[in-house]
Amino acid sequence: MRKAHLKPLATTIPAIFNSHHRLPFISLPNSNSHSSFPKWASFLSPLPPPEWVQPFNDLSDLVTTHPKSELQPSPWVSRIHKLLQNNTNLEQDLTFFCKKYLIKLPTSFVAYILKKSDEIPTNRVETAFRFFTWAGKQKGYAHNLECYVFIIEILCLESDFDRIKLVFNEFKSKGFLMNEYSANSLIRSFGNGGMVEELLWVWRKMKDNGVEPSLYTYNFLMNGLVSSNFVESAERVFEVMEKGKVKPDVVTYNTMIKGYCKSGNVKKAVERFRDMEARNVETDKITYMTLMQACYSEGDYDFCLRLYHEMLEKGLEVPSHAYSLVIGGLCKEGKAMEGCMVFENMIEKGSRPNVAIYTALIDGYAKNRNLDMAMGLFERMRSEGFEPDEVTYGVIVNSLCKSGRLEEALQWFEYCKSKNVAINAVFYSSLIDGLGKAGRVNEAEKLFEEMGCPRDSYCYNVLIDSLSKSGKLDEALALFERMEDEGCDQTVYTFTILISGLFKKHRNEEALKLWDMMIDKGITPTAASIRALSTGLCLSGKVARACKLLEELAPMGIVVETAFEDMISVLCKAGRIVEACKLADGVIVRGREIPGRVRTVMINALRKAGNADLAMKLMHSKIGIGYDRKGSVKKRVKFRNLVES
DNA sequence: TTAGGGTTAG
Repeated sequence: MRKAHLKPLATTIPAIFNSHHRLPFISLPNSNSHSSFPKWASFLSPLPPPEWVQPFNDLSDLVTTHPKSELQPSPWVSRIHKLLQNNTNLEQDLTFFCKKYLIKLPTSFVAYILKKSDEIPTNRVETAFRFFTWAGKQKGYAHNLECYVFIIEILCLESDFDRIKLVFNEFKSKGFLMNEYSANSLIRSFGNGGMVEELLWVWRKMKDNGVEPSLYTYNFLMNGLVSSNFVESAERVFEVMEKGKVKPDVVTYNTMIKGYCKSGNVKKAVERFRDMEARNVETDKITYMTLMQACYSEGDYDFCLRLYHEMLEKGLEVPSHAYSLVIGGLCKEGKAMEGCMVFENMIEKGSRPNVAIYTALIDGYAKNRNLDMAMGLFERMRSEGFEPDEVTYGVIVNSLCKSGRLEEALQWFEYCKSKNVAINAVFYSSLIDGLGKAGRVNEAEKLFEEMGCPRDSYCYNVLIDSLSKSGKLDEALALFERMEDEGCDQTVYTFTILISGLFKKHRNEEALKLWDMMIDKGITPTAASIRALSTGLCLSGKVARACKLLEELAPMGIVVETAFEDMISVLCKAGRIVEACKLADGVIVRGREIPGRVRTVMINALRKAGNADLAMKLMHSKIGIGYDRKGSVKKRVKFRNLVES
């Protein structure tokens, strides 16, 4: 094995191993000491050191001295990296190595090894730091600017803040003169690590040393600010660039756009995007991808699709991720067919589909109630050699559950277990929900208790729902408590399920208590939770209280748009027309809705409740119509008249 | 230098 590795290395760069060219300041391995080599070092013995490894003062010398050094992995670097893999005796081994081959450890050598540290196969950051620390302790050696720059770059990859601060403080105390390369690298590293304070120190130091920021410097700075959510500061930098010598380029724009997207301001991102055209900055695929991703996350699938078409028009390369977003968006909007068309288009253009795209399409078709097509795609995907993963299987199990094919879902679940597919909470929540909806609550409970992965709020919620709907409300409430004990967040769904359940059992005060608890926890009510509360209160005869609660929600900026409609509907459905009419009158008196709308709501509610006679009567009457020119309701015929006359 | 997937609930 070992020989096979060394042989090609020695034959590809034979000049390096010519012993006549050895330079005097590199001590030669003592052939007598061969037997004393530690085990790891045995591979070193047949190879003398390359002649170009000299104690240079500057990294660039080292890299350029040997013409092939950038193209060919240098045998020295490979050796050191091999050595760096052996973590246990790293420091001793390094010391041994140095004594064998080098009179003095060259700074450039350390910098070069650090620069190439991505070639360390395992434990990169830890190993590189140990190497750096060891080097720092060697006699007659002192780290140069590059060494610090590289080690900070490496440490930033793992956000090892303690070590970064330690190294950076040491670095600052050395008073190196900053150059452009180092400033750029440090700004990029600190930017990626979210260390804005350090980043700005480098920026100032660079200016103090008379180094003018280049386009790269600006872009790294912008990216750093944006990554740490300092979007407004990034905006200022952008403005400075617009007015200055170094104008923003496509990367600057892309970074600014990313910043706006990150802070949820997609509108501004789009403005900047359109601005590019006006300023003759060519948009690229990254511009589009950034925007498309943001639109997708915001649920604006339409705009996502438009951007995709623009990409096609401009002849830009469409990355497969863009297809994922477009197809995924279409599927989410219930347009699986259109998604499929884009999919076929993609294949035609030579783009290879992937598991994610197939999964999105399968889910889309299943949600369109076209399970056959979904299963067909699942088959096609497998026949094309794509291995479904846990997400695909999760979709299959969920889809089968939702369409009532519970047994098949359970079979796939068993299949996945037998094939060691990572079973996640989605499998369980789908199956628990399926079992619960099929009235198999005991089995649902059993599955919940047997779960082989951490339970999330989805799992809790579906079981709480099953229990509450099957009359086991107290068990559901116990689960609600347990949820908190297990550190699983109670969500607006949890509260909605329980509030509905409690009202159905006429436990009104408890329901209201849960509502208050939800608000106290800072959970924003949704339309569904408001419906549960307001209709629950209405049905328990507390229409006024429901109205009061809704009034309180409005100033909190919570939309209660359809709440009155829902309340009128449930009252009609329960045959409590008098109360429904009273509520309708009340809504208008409070000036919440225009009378015409309430009229329509009322007519629809009566129809929905199967009370067609009253609906007709209302339609042909003047109830709710007729108010004077000032908009006063004095002259209006009240809804009460519908039942009183 | 900048972008990067799909699934689950009332």
